[in-house]
Amino acid sequence: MNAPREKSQPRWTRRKDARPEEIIAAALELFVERGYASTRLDDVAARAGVSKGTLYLYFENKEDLFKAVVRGNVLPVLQHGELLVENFSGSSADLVRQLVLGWWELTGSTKVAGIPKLIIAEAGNFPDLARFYHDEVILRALSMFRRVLRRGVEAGEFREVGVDNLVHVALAPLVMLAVWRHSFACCSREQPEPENYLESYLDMLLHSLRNPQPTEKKHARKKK
Amino acid sequence: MNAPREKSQPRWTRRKDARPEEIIAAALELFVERGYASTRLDDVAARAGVSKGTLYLYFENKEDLFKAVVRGNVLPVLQHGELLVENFSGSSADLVRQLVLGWWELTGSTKVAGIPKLIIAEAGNFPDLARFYHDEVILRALSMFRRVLRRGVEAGEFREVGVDNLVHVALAPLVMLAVWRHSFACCSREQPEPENYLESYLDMLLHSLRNPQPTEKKHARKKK
Amino acid sequence: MNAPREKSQPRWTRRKDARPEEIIAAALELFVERGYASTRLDDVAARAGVSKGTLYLYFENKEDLFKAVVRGNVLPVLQHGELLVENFSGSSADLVRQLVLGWWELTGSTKVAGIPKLIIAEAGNFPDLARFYHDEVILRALSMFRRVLRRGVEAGEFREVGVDNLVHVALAPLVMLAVWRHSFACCSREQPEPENYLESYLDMLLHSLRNPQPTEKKHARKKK
Amino acid sequence: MNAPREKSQPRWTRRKDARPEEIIAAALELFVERGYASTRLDDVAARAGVSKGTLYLYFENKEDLFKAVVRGNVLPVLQHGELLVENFSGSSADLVRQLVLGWWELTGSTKVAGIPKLIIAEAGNFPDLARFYHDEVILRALSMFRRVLRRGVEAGEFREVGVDNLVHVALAPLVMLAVWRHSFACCSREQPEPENYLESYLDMLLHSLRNPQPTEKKHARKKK
DNA sequence: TATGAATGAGGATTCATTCAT
DNA sequence: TATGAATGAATCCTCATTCAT
Repeated sequence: MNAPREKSQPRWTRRKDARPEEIIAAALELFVERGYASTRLDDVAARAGVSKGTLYLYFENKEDLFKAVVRGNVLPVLQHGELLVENFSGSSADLVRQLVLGWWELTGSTKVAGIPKLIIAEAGNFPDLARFYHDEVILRALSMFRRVLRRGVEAGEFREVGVDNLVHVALAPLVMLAVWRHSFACCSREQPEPENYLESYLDMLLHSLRNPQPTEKKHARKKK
Repeated sequence: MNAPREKSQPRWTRRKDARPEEIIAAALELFVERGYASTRLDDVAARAGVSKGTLYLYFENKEDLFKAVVRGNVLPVLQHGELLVENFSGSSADLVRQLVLGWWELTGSTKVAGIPKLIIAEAGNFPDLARFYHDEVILRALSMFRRVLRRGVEAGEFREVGVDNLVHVALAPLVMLAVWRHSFACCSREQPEPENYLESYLDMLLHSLRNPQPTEKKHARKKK
Repeated sequence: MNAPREKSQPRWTRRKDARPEEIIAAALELFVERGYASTRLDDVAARAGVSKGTLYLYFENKEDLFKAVVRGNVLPVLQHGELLVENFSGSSADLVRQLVLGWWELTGSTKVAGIPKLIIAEAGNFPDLARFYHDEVILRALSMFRRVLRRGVEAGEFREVGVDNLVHVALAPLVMLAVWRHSFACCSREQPEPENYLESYLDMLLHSLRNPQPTEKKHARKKK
Repeated sequence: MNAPREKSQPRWTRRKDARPEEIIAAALELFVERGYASTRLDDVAARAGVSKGTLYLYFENKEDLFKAVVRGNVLPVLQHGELLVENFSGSSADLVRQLVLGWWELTGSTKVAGIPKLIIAEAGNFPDLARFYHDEVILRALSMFRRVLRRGVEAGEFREVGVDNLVHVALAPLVMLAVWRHSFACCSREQPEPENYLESYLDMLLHSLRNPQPTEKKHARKKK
């Protein structure tokens, strides 16, 4: 599949720019599969196709690599969502749907979806990473979702709910879906397919939000 | 041969049968706080007030102790719920409420609530433990909750929903609550109090289940 | 030579009290032979007849062991000298002679004599150890020697000399003797035997101290 | 392809012949500061302003560089002394004085004075270097000093002493002065200034050598 | 000639497990 | 049964050395 190497393939080639990403990718896979402590740097190096020492050219130590894995794989997902929220002009229910389904489409099949599991498992051991994740990911995600819910409420599309508390509840099933895939994936045959799970989730959430008297409030009818 | 014991040895002196329980209790705390790999048996022994060697009198090895911790702290919770479901005679909404609030009251402030976090983190490394937990805890919990939802639907109290998929979604926020407390507890000041979270959760769930035409009678149509 | 072991000799025996000393002795030998960095803890353990892990039962790490080696082998030598000075009643020249020859007899054939070499080599890398050695060994030795010289001067046995500066000079050849033995021992065939070296040293020192007009009486003039 | 160089590139640009010298100078500093093992070639390269690979263009390996450092910084000092001895026409006491003070003036403030410390520390690990240093430096220095002492004795200026043994003793304080500066420099505030130390040294040495009956022997009165 | 990315052997350290007491 | 000293395999990390560029 690769371009065929020259006859005398060198022991190694220099690819300074590519290496960090490759290492992070390899580390992500292994951290997600085995957890932080059970992941040997030897294995990370092997999977990245480099030697053990090379890791230390780009990362100070195991912890530093771990943090790089988290930091490097976490923001893109959010940005995608925030962009969508910013520019969406349909109904809020549709926005929720697209947000949720798009998120899963983007990361569901990826190891990136295993990061929440990692964070949950290691938050206690890496307090500053926990704080980073909490502030830069969780709070932002909550904030984004909160805005979406408010949008629906203000438009009279959703009933009046305590948005601040609800967002936590509403996001939980999504996090769990990601977590689940990377812990019980093996032995859960009973688990519904993610698509069904998400459908059920959206059904539940939107039902619970539906305004029984959708008196058009405000001027906020950005109907498509 | 031994030094003669005091004549009136207190009846409640540490019975030798209590040892395993004490060890398990100590191990539970540490596993939940630090995770499996970061927990040293030295520390478990110290917290249990025994010597390191003693652990091996009761447990084959660290993994065995880990499994004992999980197995020993997981069934009581379920049984409580199942008993409640079996004997409840009020409305299904009330049953849901009591189930959820009772569960949290029972375990919320306990380290037991940290077990899901542990399982999530280590499922990949201990497949048989994962299977045990999945079969004996998750499936039973799902089954129990499913029965409750069916009860409501059949009574016409809840609308017709795809119960089999919904239970997964419906349980997720509860698991997340338990998980959260033992990972981001430290740095989340924004997190709502569990009571508010659960209230919001019940509000959402029950709203989404409410039957808009609750005229139907009991023992009614199990429509496909 | 040892007591014959039982037929089935145990893999190890427990000798908590003896171990630290044995380890320090083994470490002293190797540190002196090879220097700090070139000494592998594996080798220390092997020479002490214990396993690698055992070292860490008694010492925090390599540096800690190093410091223990220095601290544990340094004070006895001084104490011996100080005791002698305190109680000596002969001429000051004889005191100097006994001090010097006794010191060498005590430590000359020992690895302890290699400690100055170690300290000299590693002072820069272990500043706190250097300070300890400086304060607790060097300053005390200087102080002791200074007292001896003053004793001779005040008795009119030695000429008036700038004692404070002289002690440094006077001790140097002794330190060098110890250092030499553990660096150029191998290749120096030309080196005089320690006995001859010390004889020459004493001859030089005492000659240079001899008072040309030794008529003065005791408890005499502390001329400025 | 490169940016065009300035038209008049300075003639005294770093000649390639200078490279080894610069590397040796950088290595000398670091070896003296930290010792052989604790000196990283990375740091040597950095201080020399070259890349790590460049070291290997000029030196086979770390050991080779170490030897070059020693060999390259050791002979000049001797030669200066030998020249002085050869041509000196004053009294032997003056010769001793000039030799000693000149030596310190020449190297005292230099890292070169740290080489004895290095050799002492590493002699055991580099036997051939030790032999080289012993034969080419120590023996030569002893020989030179021995000639000076003989000169004084033969001239009747110094008393009859066992010169062969004395030289070792007599050189020791000088070596120690050099060694000291590069180990306890930091924490020795009590240490006398080198000038005072040397004055005291010369006072002691020359006092001990003074001939009480300076019967002019031989024809050897090269008085100034 | 010069560079510095890549290598990998080597060593310090940890900790689950064993076993003499 | 209980102890905790002793073990040694496992793993992180360093740094001298190599080599593609």
